[in-house]
Amino acid sequence: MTKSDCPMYNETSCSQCRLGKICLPLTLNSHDIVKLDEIVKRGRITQRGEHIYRANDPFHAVFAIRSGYVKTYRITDDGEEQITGFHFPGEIFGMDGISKSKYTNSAKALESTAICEIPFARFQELTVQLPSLQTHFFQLMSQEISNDQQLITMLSKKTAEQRIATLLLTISERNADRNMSATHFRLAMSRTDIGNYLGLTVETVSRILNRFYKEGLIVLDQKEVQLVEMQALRLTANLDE
Amino acid sequence: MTKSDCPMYNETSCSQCRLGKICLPLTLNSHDIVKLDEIVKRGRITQRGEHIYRANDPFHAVFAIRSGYVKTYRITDDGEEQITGFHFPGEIFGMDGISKSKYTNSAKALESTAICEIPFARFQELTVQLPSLQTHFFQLMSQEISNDQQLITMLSKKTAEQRIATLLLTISERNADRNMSATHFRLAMSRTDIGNYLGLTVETVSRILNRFYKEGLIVLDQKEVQLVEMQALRLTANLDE
DNA sequence: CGGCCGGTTGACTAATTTCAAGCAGGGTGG
DNA sequence: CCACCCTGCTTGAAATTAGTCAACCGGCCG
Repeated sequence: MTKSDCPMYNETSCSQCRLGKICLPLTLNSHDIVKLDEIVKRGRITQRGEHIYRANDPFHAVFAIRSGYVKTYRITDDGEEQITGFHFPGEIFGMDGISKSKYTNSAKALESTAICEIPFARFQELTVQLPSLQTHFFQLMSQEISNDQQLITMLSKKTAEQRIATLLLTISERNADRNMSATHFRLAMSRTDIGNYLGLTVETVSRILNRFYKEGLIVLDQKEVQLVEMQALRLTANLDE
Repeated sequence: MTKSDCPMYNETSCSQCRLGKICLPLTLNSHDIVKLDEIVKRGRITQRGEHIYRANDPFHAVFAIRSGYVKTYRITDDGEEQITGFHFPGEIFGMDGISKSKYTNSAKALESTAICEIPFARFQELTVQLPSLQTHFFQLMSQEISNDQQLITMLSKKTAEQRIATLLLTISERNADRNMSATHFRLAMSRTDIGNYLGLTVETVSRILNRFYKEGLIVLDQKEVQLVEMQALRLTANLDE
């Protein structure tokens, strides 16, 4: 029986969760973490393709990923989907809902995913007692702003090749942060999702990934990717040739 | 002597500031506003082209605009400017700096601009006493996330025409919120800035604005714009033809 | 077995960029 | 005071990137 088969696996408390350093403030002492633990609803499993919330649902909580991958997306004026983020284990999402008391994005699991739910009202009460928790949450939101602005820059200035190289390298970094391989991983999202996120068509994504493969920058087998020439990829990502 | 010539004009306290409803929480009672007033450094004038802060400056404050216009921008990997937002009177900016304790954007005045500075450390202390202030600030940051994601959607999916029509309508709305004309206004930013923000070249911006003019959708005289066919503009913004 | 979905590949098309030139206004120095 | 220059803006023609359309493949599901 592997770790993830254990029925208790997804019930791990925050203080024991391996992802703590990513998802929780480093500054919380163990006593404070217990308080947070008490309000977190832990480890609900969401199946691939299921929603965690939908746009216009009343905002009530933010969410942390224990395992698995999630995409968040908005619906454009003319009814199309625009993916605004892919979310990795240990990351928090759902903060877009705060300002209007309802979510502006929808969130969908890219694979079977374990989610911790953090009810926002209770969380906010807690921040009054724990100022460092408030600081951490401000930082999380600010981080989200920074991420979004990085995507803005990418969409505004980079070529298709640069966008795809950048995405691969970003995933690589985020994996490394989680002590997973920085060079060999499985893409949780479809080609269509990648194109949608990067403002490209599926065809373009397919062509460029295969070009990278033919050029020896990466090895590609379905969703499995191996980054072979990291330096060349970095060059491609920033400056092209 | 007009209002704005008065040397005290830019020293108006928060409680008296006409922009209060936009920049401050509606929920603060007058007693609480006084507390906020005490920490705000009011009405510094920044001249056109001057910076309020630069990327990598240590983060110490967020800023509110009393009058005038500000653009915020990042520097891309290859040293180019990417404008991430235009900011109007009553708006708060500088929140991107929180997560890394330094600003990730630079902020520059588009014209002579009066700025209120809100030192963040003192502000955060205050939020402990005034939970509604904390709520308001969460909302402001969440709003910023929403705005950025709207721009992402625009850059990812909209044509040049749609982007420009959308920008004009957005400015129109923001003016209306400030009891200014929704149909007749002066663009604070250059054509180059517009192009940069929307992910287009100056030439494209120029061509399309003039096309709108020839089609009778707008009247255009330098930076002065008049929106003539609002409905047609709305159609153009969303669906094109 | 048939159909559907996700992905790939090719040929053609169209949107926007690039390059180049010119124009008007504002400010500066001779 | 005028010539000059610089910047911001405009306009045209050519070049290029990514999109569109269409066909095809393989795996999976009912």
